[in-house]
Amino acid sequence: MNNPRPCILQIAIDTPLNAVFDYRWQCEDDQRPQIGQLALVSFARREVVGLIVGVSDETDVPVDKLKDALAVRSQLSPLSAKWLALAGFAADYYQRPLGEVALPGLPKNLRVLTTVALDRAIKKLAKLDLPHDPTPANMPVLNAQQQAAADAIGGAQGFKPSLLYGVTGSGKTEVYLQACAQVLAREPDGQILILVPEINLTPQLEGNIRARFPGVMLATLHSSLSEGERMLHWLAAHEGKARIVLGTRLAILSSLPHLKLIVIDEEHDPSYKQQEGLRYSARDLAVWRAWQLQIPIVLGSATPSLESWHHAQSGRYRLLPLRERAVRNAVLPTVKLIDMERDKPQDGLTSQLIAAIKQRMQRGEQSLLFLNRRGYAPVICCESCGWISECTRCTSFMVLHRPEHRLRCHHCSLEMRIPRHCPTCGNVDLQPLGRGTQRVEEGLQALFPEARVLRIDADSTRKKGSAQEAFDTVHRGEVDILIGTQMVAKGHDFKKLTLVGILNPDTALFSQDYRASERLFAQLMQVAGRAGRAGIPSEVLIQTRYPQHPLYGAVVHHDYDHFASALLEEREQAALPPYLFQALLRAEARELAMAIEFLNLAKDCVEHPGITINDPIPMTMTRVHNVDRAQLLVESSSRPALQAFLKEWMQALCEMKSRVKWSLEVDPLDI
DNA sequence: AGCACGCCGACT
DNA sequence: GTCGGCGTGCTC
Repeated sequence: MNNPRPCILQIAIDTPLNAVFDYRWQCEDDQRPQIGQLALVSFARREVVGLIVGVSDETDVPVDKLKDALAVRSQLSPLSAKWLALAGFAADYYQRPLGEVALPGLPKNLRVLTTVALDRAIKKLAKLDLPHDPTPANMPVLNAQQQAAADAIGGAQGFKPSLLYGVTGSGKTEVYLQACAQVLAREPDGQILILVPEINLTPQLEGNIRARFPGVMLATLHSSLSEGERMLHWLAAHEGKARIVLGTRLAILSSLPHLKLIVIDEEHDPSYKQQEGLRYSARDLAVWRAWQLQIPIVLGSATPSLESWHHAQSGRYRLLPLRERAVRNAVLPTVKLIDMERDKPQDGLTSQLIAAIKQRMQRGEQSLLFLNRRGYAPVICCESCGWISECTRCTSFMVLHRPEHRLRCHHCSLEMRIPRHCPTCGNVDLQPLGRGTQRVEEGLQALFPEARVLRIDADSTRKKGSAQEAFDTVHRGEVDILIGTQMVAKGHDFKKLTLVGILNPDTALFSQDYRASERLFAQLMQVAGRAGRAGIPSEVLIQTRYPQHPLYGAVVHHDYDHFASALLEEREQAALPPYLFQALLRAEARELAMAIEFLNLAKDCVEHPGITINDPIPMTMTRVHNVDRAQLLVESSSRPALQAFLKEWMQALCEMKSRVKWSLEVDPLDI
């Protein structure tokens, strides 16, 4: 018989403070809470849910500060030691406190729900049943390369990263599905995690999985679920009921007690990297998770990231190439370059592109024009005095949105009416400069009055569900010409689409950002892949002023291999990632000088042998929403050395107690 | 990060 | 006379 006596719970809380907080908890000795359980506590005058990371008899915290925990969520089975280690790794690697990594990934309802409501959710999960008629859809026969890849992935034991490399139409999805089938058959309660860049863009994948594995519970995890759904799906994964979890990057931190295989589709996609708050790479964490559990992981792409390609070249990843066409009727589109110096565009469209569109119209086929710039024109200017529509709060221009009759800053959302005359000289002739999707739409409608033109971009799809509706319209064949931003580049296969026109890709060629060309290549290949899905020969026309540029040559020949090898060589020569590891310290303040001053202090506050710290520089877009930003790039050829330095540096930076707001990003993508 | 306390300007 | 601006200080 034990008497109730207090124990001490060490609790991680979602706060930027790098510490674990101790709380008293009254319980019988044999009823002590377990590590990995959640507890409700009062913290800084508010009630929050924290994660128990230790249970002990002692604490250094003085009694007058020590509080009692309010409740322990005992109806939920504890998060496993493996999961805690994953969160711990991410916290260390990205230099953030554990609580800030571990807690935001949990469903909100788990944190705010009353115990009654939590019980109800758990009961609802228990009642959740699978359809009674589990007749799996037919498994298509794989070609030899697909079969070899599926066997290599599905049959792998231990930590085996594979890079599944195949162009659009080479049947990567089928390889994933059959590898999954093998793992599900072999592991009686094994779970599989499938990550995709954006779930809304791959609705067919969810359908495919359900059709193929009707006897298996599938849970989806992504940001557009309602809180109730997210809770249910998260629980299904946590309790081991869901055997396949399909999700976006946030799903990498889901609890999967029987995880046996990880699939990362379109592994090169930048959306695997979170760009605010904890800036983690879901792809990199997935590889670590697979290593931790000693399970296979497959990274799939037609245009792998240079990091992954490098690993495949060095033998760290196994390269599984799919060079044959597997999808029925899939033909690679012919890619042609249109020299804009010779064929001067009108309304942004060259005569060759116009002719090609006309031809598609006559044949009843669809055309897609890709322009990664929304709005009517990126800027308006005064022809007599040279005034241009700059944003008053940012280092950027106010974009003309003509249908809405507004000028709008895409960085701080400042909006205003279009001025009737120039604010500085009064001239009434304000001209739009350059063109965005709205202006191209207008031009197309004028050129092809009989055509059904549809624009798809962030502006035309503001309302919830309107994007889906727009895509459905295209699928039903009710559109002749589609004009869109990168929204239209991914996922959707339009059966009648046989022409892709790419309007203004050149800016990325000469960008300061050395990753711009890698991204452009991937984007061009991806948008090119929208055409030619139904066996009709199709064309991709790229309008450029630099038809000789090797990047376009590689796109024309669908030649990722050589392009990637050349880029890797350049990166090695220039000592850039993946041959170098980086971190970025960002600072923001009302005055640029303050941010720079802070970074200069930061630069010298810790010894740093083997680490290069560059000079602070203002960010390319220096001012956003009236805040000036600057950054400091830190580099090392050794990841462990960089990690060790960052840890020490973070501590020193915190002790500086500067009024300047700052943040550290490990493995930054945009510099 | 939140959230409170705390000390100086324009209004019902 | 108050409402409220955001500086700074703390969170087991």
